[in-house]
Amino acid sequence: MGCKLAAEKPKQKHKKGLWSPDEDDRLKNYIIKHGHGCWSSVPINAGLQRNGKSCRLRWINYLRPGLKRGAFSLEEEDIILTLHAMFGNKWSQIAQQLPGRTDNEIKNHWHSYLKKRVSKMGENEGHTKSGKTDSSSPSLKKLTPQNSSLDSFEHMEGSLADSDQSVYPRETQKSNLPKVLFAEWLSLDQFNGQDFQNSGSFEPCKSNFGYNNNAELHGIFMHSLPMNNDDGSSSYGNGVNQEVHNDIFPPQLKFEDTLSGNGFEDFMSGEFNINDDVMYI
DNA sequence: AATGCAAACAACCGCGCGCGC
DNA sequence: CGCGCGCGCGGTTGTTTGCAT
Repeated sequence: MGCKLAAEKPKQKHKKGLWSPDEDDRLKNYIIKHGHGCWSSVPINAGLQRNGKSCRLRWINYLRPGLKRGAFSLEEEDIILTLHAMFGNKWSQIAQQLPGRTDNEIKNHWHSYLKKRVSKMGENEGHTKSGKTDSSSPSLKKLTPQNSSLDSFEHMEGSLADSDQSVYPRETQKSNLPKVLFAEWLSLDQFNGQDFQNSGSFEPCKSNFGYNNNAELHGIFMHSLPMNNDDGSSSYGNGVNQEVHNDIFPPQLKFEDTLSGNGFEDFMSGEFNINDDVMYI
């Protein structure tokens, strides 16, 4: 897997720490135009003083299209808990079953919240014999090692939008609508451009954006939700200094027929309408 | 209002694997 | 076949944010 450019790359000091919006722009624009190809050459070609590894991480975790933002839903947490019980700390495997979530995000959520939740559950079980555990949750009932294929997850995700959030007055419900970064920065021109429209299949996107599989994006689109912030802006990155506004990143995607329709297929075939600031499929 | 602490999040680091030479 | 390199993964650390005092 050698990379020709790697031998030519000049030794330079790589910047560390948080990414600035400008750096994000550079990376994002470069990958949109050229694809990532060899990661070690990306920072050189994109004019970034980062190493390839850092670029890759930034892309995969924050800039990649289709990422969800916001708190984990209870269903997602249940999936994580179940899969963690099955796979252990195989975050990438767990992430594969949670479209729009990254292994890093899941890992962080596990360490900061779910781990405690599990240990608490363990304690409760120790104290009360018939202790109520998460195994009573609908998703866990459905998810067993026998039926834990991607298909079964897609069915589970169907119930995401239906879950009664008021039943779970938890921190994670503060912002229970996952956001889709895709439309936040990908302009309509880019939608209508060669990457998507001329292909008739998703393969070019796969190569350009580094998706693992089509099912992943399909899943994302199938339960994507609008992602406006209250103030009319869109969240971006860690929200600290990376807020962007709708005048920069025009129309949002809105999948009216979220779960049962052909949102994704229509999108890929170009059969969508633009109405005001929202793109309907 | 200032300070301290904990939680949440972002990013770095090290290691192992696979591929090309 | 061995070596070097890039990539992906998981663990860990650093930074920021929110809340309590």
